[in-house]
Amino acid sequence: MKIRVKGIENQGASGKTNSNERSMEVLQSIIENYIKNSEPVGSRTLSKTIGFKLSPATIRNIMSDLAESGYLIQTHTSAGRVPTDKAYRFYVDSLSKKPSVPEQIKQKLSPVSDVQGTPVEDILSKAVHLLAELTKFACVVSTPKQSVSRLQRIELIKISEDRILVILVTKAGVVRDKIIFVKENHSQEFLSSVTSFLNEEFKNHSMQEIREGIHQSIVSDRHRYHDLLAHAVRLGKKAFELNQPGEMFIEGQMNLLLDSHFHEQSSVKSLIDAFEQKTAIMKILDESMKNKGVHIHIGIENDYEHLHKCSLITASYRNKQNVLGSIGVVGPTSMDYKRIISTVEYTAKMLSKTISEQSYD
Amino acid sequence: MKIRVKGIENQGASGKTNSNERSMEVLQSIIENYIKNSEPVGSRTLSKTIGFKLSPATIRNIMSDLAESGYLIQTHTSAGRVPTDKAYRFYVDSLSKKPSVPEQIKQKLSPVSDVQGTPVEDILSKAVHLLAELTKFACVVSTPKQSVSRLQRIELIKISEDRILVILVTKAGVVRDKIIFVKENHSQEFLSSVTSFLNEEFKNHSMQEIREGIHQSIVSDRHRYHDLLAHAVRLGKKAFELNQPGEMFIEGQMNLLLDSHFHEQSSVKSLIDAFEQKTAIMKILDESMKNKGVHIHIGIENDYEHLHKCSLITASYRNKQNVLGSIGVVGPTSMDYKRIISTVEYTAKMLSKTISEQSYD
DNA sequence: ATTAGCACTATTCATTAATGAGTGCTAATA
DNA sequence: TATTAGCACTCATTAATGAATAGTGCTAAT
Repeated sequence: MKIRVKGIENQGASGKTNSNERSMEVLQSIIENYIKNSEPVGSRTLSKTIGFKLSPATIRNIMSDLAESGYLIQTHTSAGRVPTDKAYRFYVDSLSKKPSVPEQIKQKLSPVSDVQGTPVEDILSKAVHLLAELTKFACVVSTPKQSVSRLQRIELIKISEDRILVILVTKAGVVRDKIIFVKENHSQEFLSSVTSFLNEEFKNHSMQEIREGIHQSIVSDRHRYHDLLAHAVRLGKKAFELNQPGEMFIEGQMNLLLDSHFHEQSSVKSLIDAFEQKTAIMKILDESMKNKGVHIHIGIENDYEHLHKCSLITASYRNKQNVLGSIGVVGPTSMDYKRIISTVEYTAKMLSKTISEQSYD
Repeated sequence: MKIRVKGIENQGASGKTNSNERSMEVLQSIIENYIKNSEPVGSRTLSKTIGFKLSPATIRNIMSDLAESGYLIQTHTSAGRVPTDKAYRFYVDSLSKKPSVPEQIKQKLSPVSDVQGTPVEDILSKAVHLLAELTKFACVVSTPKQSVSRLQRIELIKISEDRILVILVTKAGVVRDKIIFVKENHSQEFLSSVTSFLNEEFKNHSMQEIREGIHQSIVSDRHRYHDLLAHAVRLGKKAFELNQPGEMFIEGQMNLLLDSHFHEQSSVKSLIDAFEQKTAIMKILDESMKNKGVHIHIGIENDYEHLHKCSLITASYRNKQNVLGSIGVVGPTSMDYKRIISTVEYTAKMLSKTISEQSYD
C-alpha cells in the first residue's frame, strides 16, 4: 500500500512541505467552488476551474487524502466531494486579511446613521433589517444588556393609589418602563423627592452596581431612621428590579427558505425550532459580547443541536463606554464567509458609530 | 340539454328549495373535507364520508352545478374538486353560532392575563406568540394606535445642551420616547415648568386632539406675549410630533412553511414579500379596528396581490375607553375557520381584558 | 511524483406502462 | 322526475427500464 502525504495535518512527516501547501490550495478551491455552486465538486470540474494546473487524477489523490483527514465527505460513492465543518473552519481561519467592503454595501448601510432622535430599538431594528437584505439570510440583534448599561435618569410617576410607573433611561438611550405596585399611597411630591434622591445617588452607575448598592443600603442602617430615604431605598429596590431577559430582534428568517440547503423538510423543522426557542441564539450573541471582533460558529461547533446545519457570524456593537449587544447572521454552513464576515463587521461598526452619537453623553 | 337547479344561487327558480339546501350541505361537506385533508375531494370519497346518503353519481351532478356557479374548481380534468374563495366565503358566512372555545385553548391563553406591571408591548408579544403556537400559522398584532390613545403624562428630560428626551405615557400603558433637538439651552427647571403646563393642558386628550390643540394655540395669539407658554407650545409641538408609523409584531411566519399549501416555490416567495413589506397587513389590521367582532379576509378578497393565497382572521383589542389595535392570523385559504375564528376571538378578548386591567385608570 | 487509461458505480433523466381516482354522459330504475 | 348504476374516457401518479453522465479507485506508464 502506498503511503501518501496526508495534507495539512502532518506537515512534518513529508520531506517537502510543497505538497501540503498544494493540498491547502486545492481544499480552498473546493470550498470556494462549493460555496459558489452548492454542488458536490468533482476532480475533473476542479481541474478545469483551476486552469488545468493539476490533472484530475492528481486532484483525486489529494481529495482522497483530504477526505481521510476529515475535510471532505461524499454523499455517495460516485459523487463529488463536499466540505465538512472542519474544512470551513480551516477556510475561515486562513482568511487572514479582511476583504474590503464593497461600496454598494456601504451605501446601503448609510441609512443606519441617519437617525436623529430615534429610539435605540428602532436603530437596531433598522440595522438588522438592512443586514438581512444584504446577506439574504436570517439576521439577529440583541438589545443592549441592561445590567451593564449606565443610568441616565429614573422617573417615578404616580398612576393610581397603588401603582407607580417607573421609567429608566440609560446612557445608551434605552428606555425601560414598568409598573410597580405599592401598599402605601405616596404623594407625587414625595415621589419627586425620591426621584431626585435616586438620580443623585445612582446616576452614571451601571444597573448591576445599582442593584448591589441598593442591597447594601438596605443592609446597612445608614437610612434606617430617615423616613424619606428608607422609603426611597425600598421603592428603588423594586424599581431597579426589572430583570428583563434581554430581547432579540429577528429579521429575514424566510430568506433561509429560499436557500437550497434548507429545502429538506427535516432541516426546516430544525430551524423553526431554533428560532422559536430563542435562548440558544441569544446565548451565542451574549457570548459574542465578551471579545472584540467577528465571531464565527460553524455547524457542529454550535452547542445547540438544531443549529448544527447553520453557521453564525456575529459581532458586538458598543457605545463610547460599553459593549452593548451583538448583531449577527444565521445561514447555511456553506455561506460565502468572505462576504458575510465583512458585511457583519461593517454593519456592527456602523451601528456602534450611530449609537455612540445617540448616546446621552 | 337538461336544465338543473343551480344550487344556492337561484333559489327562487326551482320549485323545491330542497335540492338547494342539499347543495349547500354538500358544499359544506366538501369544504370541511378539504380543510381536513388538504386534498381535492371526489364524488366517491364524499359519498363515503357522508354515510352513503347520496350516491356518487348524485354528488357528481351537484358538484357539477356548484362548479358552474363558481364554488368549486378542478385542478385538472380527472381530479376531485377544490373549494374556491367564494366557497369559503359562503362557508364562513353560514357559520352562525360560534363554536365554543376548547378548555385547552383557554388554559394555554391564561398566561396572557398573568402580567402584573408588564409593559403593553410585552403583553402583546406574549399574546401573539401564544396565538401562533395555538393556530400553527403566522400571527400579527398591531401596537396601540397612538393617535387615539389618551395622554397620561409627558416628561421632558434634559439630556445635553441641545437635546431633550421626551417621554410620552398613554392611558393604554404605552411609553414612547424620542429625542428632540433644540437651539436654545433650556434649564431643567424651565423644562419642569413646561412639563407641568403640558400635563395640565393636555392630560386625558388624545394625541390627535393634542396635535390639533397645539396647532390652535400657535395660531391663536393667546400665549404670544407669555414667554414660558410660547416656549412650551413650541416644545410641545415638537414633542407630540412623533409620528410613529404603528408598529406590528409578527410571530410564527415559519409555521406557514410547514403547511402543505405553501410548498410551491412561487407562493413562498409571495409570502416573504408580504411579510417583508408590512404595509399591506398593517392596513388590514387598521381596517379591522373600525368595527367590532372578527374580520375575515379570504384569498382574493385581499387587495394586496401577494396575499391572494392567504386568509386573514383579525379582531380588535381595546381597553375600557378605546379600541387600541388588532390581532390576527395569516394562514392558507383552506384553514380550519371554525377553530381559528374562535381562537382569534378568544385571544382578542383575553388581551382586551388584560390590557384594561393594566390601563392607567 | 504525476498522469493517462480503464473498470466500475451511482445519480439523473426521459420513456414507457400500469394503476387508480375521478369525471361526464346515458340509460335504467324507483 | 329525481336518483343511480354502468361505462368510456382522462389525467396524475408511480414504478420500472435503460441510456447518459459525472464521478471514483486503481494500476501502469511516464
